[in-house]
Amino acid sequence: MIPVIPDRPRFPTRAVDPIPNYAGRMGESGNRLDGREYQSWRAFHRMHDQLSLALNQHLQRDAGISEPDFQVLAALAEAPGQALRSRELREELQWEKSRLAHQLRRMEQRGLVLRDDCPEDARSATVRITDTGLAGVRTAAQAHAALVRELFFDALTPAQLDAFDEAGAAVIERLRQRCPAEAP
Amino acid sequence: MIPVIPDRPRFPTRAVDPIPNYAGRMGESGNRLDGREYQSWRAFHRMHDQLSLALNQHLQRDAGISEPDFQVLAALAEAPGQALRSRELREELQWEKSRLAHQLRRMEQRGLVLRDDCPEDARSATVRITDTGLAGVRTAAQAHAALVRELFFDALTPAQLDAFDEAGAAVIERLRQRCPAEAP
DNA sequence: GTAGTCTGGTTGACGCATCAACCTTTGGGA
DNA sequence: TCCCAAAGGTTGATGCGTCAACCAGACTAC
Repeated sequence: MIPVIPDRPRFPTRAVDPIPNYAGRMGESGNRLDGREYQSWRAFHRMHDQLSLALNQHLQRDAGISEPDFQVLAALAEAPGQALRSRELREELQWEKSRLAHQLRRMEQRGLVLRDDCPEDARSATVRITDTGLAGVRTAAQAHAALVRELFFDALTPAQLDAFDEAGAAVIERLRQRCPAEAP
Repeated sequence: MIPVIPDRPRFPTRAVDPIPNYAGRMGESGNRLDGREYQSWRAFHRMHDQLSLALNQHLQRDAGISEPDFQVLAALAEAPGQALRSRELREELQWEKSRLAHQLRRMEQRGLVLRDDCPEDARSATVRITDTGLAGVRTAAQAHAALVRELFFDALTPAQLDAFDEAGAAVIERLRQRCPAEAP
């Protein structure tokens, strides 16, 4: 639950720039994002959100599954024996454990995967893809890959893609250093 | 609701590469993503998800608000009169109308914004930021900008940032062309 | 072998996002 | 004037993601 704004001293009521240190209209100094940074930041989010939306809609239409469904199914389909322990799946996807638990519950209800006991560790379970799940991921795979290529890779020059990769690696590394608890 | 896998012919049961056209282990041909593309694609998503998580956690801790809260509050705080009609807010944020309606309902319940009737159009409403909301966005703004800079901009070289911008613009343009209905 | 801790996993609550259905007002036209 | 389509907005259902709390089996120390 989102708490209410914490207690804090009130600002004076005279007219000042209302959010003086975010992306304000003044050009100078400090921690504020300048106009160019602000535009870049918003463009990054728009790109991600719109890509994600388009891919989800197409997956949904073509195969009746979502992107998270697809990620799980693809990981399982590629696994030896087309099954993985939850722990392994979690590492593969880099998901939080409760996220995976919820996702698997929904997918199990829809018959895309099933879970049975793990012989080596009684706490764990083996997640197995069903025929239905396999059919779904196969239906989705080609069209999904084609769309990712069309909307993302084909829009980028090789140099842009290189820079993109390096930038992504740099940001992830920075996150790992600065927020170690939050970026496992 | 997510429909079940649609009716379709069954694949032969002999052992084949389980998802033959996504990101398989074979190097060749076709619509499949190759290994490098696949890695880039996953890295992009990881970067986005982890950035988003870290920013949300810090906003939550520092000011008790979420990223969507912050976006709405920042837009309102910068608006003339610190108020906007829903329509304008929606254009500013590029959000779907029901998304905004839900978000404003939650924020109104928590006292961050309020809505009153719009004199010019009886269908519409004027969204106004409250003192509580203003306090929240002010508390959040500097720390948020600093974190965005630290985790994102400071991790990138100028050349990477340029490439990032160009890439983002290219992808958004491609989306606009190919999925016009889905990228308003 | 018993206690304490660690690890793998589940659950419930809640905010976020999308979709589809719906309501009201507006603004044209016939 | 009356009708009707389009626009602005809301609502309910449902999937997704996080957090905090919890549970049970496994490991370690003693």
